[in-house]
Amino acid sequence: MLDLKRIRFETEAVRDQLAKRGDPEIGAAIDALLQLDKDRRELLGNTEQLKALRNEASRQIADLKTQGKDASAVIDRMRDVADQISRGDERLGTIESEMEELLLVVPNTPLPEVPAGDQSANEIIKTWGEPLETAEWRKPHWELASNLGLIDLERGAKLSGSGFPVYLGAGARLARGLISLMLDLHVEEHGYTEVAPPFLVTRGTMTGTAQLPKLAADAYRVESDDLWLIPTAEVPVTNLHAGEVLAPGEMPRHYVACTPCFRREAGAAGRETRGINRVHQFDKVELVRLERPEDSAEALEDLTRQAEAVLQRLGLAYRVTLLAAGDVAQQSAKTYDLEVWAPGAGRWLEVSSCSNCTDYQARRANIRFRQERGAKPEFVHTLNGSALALPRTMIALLEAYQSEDGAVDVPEALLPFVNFSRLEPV
RNA sequence: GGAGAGGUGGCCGAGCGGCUUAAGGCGGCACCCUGCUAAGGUGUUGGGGGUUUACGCCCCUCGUGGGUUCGAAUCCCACCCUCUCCGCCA
Repeated sequence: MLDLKRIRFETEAVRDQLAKRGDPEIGAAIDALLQLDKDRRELLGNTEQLKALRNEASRQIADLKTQGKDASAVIDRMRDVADQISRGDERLGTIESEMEELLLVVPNTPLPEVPAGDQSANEIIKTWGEPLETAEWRKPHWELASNLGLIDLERGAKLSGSGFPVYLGAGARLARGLISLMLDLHVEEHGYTEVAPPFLVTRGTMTGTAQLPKLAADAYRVESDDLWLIPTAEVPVTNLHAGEVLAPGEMPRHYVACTPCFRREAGAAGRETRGINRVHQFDKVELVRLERPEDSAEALEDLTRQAEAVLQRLGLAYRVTLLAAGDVAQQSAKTYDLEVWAPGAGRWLEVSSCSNCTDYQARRANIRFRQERGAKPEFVHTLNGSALALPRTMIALLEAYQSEDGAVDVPEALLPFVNFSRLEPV
């Protein structure tokens, strides 16, 4: 959430920044917040005065009773005050929960360099590698996966419905190999700490990273326990330090986790769902960082490079896009997408989204740190990025490394992690 | 899932309706004393919010949320977590 004081004191700047997202409802929410904030402070002043009076009277009553004197006159007077206090507290509670509701849906302010507008204003800022030309003989991944016996969509659908692929034999090994390659790279070369977090989390955890309340319809929920299946490792890993104040020596934190990601993808059926491009459960290696505010801008560049390193290792052509404000997730202030070239289907696939969430999630999840011992706690900046999403990486790999005879070669970087160097049609 | 015990300030730990605006200890910080070190003395020391040009003042915070009361760390209710035992189980 945004800092209420920032909304109060830098109102116009906040409005201008949010306007870049192009959502007219945000301005109305800011108006409502400002009014509620004003009401709240007025009411709070009165109620706190009454509480000060009550505290004073309590001391008097205690003194009188200790001296064995009669305190009933004071007690009678305080009955009315107590009544006023509870009415004031009740109204404050109402106002505060309305404010909370608004603050939970007002998105993060985009950074200055983020272009205004919707998806069409996204800027491609870099392309790496030579995108292979499409050709008649190049097959899309769903044909390759089927021909090579790597994935069984029908049996997955039998078990769980469409969008739950089963990886078999070499397909499962390929997935596991890719995961190992990525985790090892980030742990051993990029210095991240590996985390194996829970896949079910509480409502509070989902709220901390801003998947709730807005995106509730996209998440799976276990109703009996009000636990939610994580849509990304960003959720449990960013919340690892929720409610904590990190000591100077504990910053920054760099975590990597591979988890399944569960997404209902409501309304996404049909387009681009063929094969494993858009599924309800997939594995993803995620990088999460907690940084000092002054370091977060450079940290996003660094994190994005680390995600790119995976694609470079695999020799897959990709491009980097700076997302326009209207295309950036609620919690993010700036996002780069990595899109890998899939020459079989002839399209760019989003395999990574790298975001600087500045202090937006840290405020929600209350993640703070001290610059030095004894200093006031400040909110950390949180960052996250996929490195990478498994299915689409596999799609690009299969489509890029196929040859005319229908076989697929294993990229050299992956050889140490699998027990085959070439996949042949079965 | 059942039974029991417990969750207090950075840590340990007392408190079990108003002399607690949380004792005492440890740790941290500042100063004093001691020719170094150790020991000792005095003071200070959490977080959030409101208000103020400022100094400051005020409110909230004893797992969380409700309730009783003029007044709750203390009493009542619900929930969460930790520990012990039992049951079940990879």
